[in-house]
Amino acid sequence: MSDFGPDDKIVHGGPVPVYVQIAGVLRARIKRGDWLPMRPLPGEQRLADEFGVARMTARKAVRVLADEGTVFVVPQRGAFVSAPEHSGSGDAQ
Amino acid sequence: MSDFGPDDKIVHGGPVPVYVQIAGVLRARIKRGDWLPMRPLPGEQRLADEFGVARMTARKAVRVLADEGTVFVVPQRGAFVSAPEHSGSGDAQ
DNA sequence: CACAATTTGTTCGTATGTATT
DNA sequence: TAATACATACGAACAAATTGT
Repeated sequence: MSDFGPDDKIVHGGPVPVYVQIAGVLRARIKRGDWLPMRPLPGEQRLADEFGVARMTARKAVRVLADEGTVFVVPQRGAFVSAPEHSGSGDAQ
Repeated sequence: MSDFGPDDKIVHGGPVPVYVQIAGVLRARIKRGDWLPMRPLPGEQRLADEFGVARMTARKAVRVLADEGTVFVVPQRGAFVSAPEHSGSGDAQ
């Protein structure tokens, strides 16, 4: 259970690489608040199982999020949701 | 850094295949003693990153060295520099 | 201290599809 | 047609560190 939404289907062989699609799903989940900041995402193997892909493909998806700063990876610990941005522009209190 | 020397530029689209060029660079490095016998070379992906090529291209370069006996590959471990030849008859060059 | 489970890191092996030469 | 080269994707295996029992 608690797979992922019906709109989170992963399409193989399409124009968008699987690992990019998975990164998108995870990004949306994070924004939705599925994992609070400083909380670890499921491990690479668990993500692989959930999405029905190889571990290295799930790993690549996590790396996309890490490269864009959405998460940070701690070896032997997991991938953690980064602290929220300071709300870019002005101070807005 | 510690890329490769200034004479180790890889030329794409030239008469010499990229994987052959890379094999040549690695061969020279081995003779230079960059990796001692029984020591592993960088992995295929690391070589690919260093030379700016796809992993399969770096892999093909390593295979050239393996086919000529310069290195031997151990699955899931790496490519190792072969023990030096007994220098033919036994005396110095 | 020992042991198992979990998790990231890294490696080679293989296959497919696409594009270029 | 064939060789080259890249990107993607899966598989298998081992290492090292952490965590829990």
